[in-house]
Amino acid sequence: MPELPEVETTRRGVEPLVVGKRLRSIVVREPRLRWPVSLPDSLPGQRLLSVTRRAKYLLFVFEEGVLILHLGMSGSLRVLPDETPYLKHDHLALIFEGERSLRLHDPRRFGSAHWQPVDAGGEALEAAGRHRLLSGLGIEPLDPAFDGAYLKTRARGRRLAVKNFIMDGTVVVGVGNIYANEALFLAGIRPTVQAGRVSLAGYEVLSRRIREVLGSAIQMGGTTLRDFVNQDGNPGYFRQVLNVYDRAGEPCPLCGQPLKGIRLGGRATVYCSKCQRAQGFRP
DNA sequence: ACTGGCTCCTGAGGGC
DNA sequence: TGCCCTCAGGAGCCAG
Repeated sequence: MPELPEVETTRRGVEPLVVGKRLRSIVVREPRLRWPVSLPDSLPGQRLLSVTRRAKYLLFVFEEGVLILHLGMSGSLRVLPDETPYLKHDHLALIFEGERSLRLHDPRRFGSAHWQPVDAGGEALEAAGRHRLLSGLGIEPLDPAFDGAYLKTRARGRRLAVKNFIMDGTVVVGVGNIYANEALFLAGIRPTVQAGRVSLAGYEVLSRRIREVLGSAIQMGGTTLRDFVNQDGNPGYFRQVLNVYDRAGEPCPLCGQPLKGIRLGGRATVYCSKCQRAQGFRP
């Protein structure tokens, strides 16, 4: 379940290994991902110009279009010599010049791969942004324009739980279940409060915490030993730095009271009923 | 316009 | 030890 920090770490790990290289061939070993994988015959022969990211989508910008990859919740990428045997669940391989093979490994197949062509002279990322999977996405959490005022405006009149609200990708992208739980804990806001009832001050703290928790996880990803060339393309979580996620019943790190575990929108939700209140109170 | 629920899939983990 | 069962989760989609 790569969250945004893992996707960004993957991007940074893979980019220097393949950017600038020409694609030789594609192997689709299992087209049945979340949507059937269908890539054009014109893709081999194109040079890879850059690897960027929008939300949890990785964008491989080629000369004539953009390959849009999503890692779902069990996907990972590795770059290996082409002669390396395939593993079970290696569904897609992009073989670049120099016999480097970029492989998508995804046991649960919630991931996806799409091709978005770019007209000659057109701007690739703009074109990718028009893809149906990307066109409705909200702001990036690390964008400076993502702040309390933005969240407050978007939350006006909305009655869903604030946790579900910040996990809504049309509002802000990349806030998965783990980091939603963590950010709400750090902000002192109870996950079940209606989004429209959280104050501007509450959203100012929350937006800052979201940025911090995602930003520091990306930093950690950069400093954690993670090898995209050998076996370990699969980023692990940093459970030791998580305050509440997967810790229902354990003592609250702040007050010691047992953390409460509930389900919200079908997702595991953990919070401290003493430290997390309707408006939050931690600056 | 909103909201909550369903869905895809496999591996991990619990129970016995 | 080993088998069987349950369940988690990203996010698009749909029904109410």
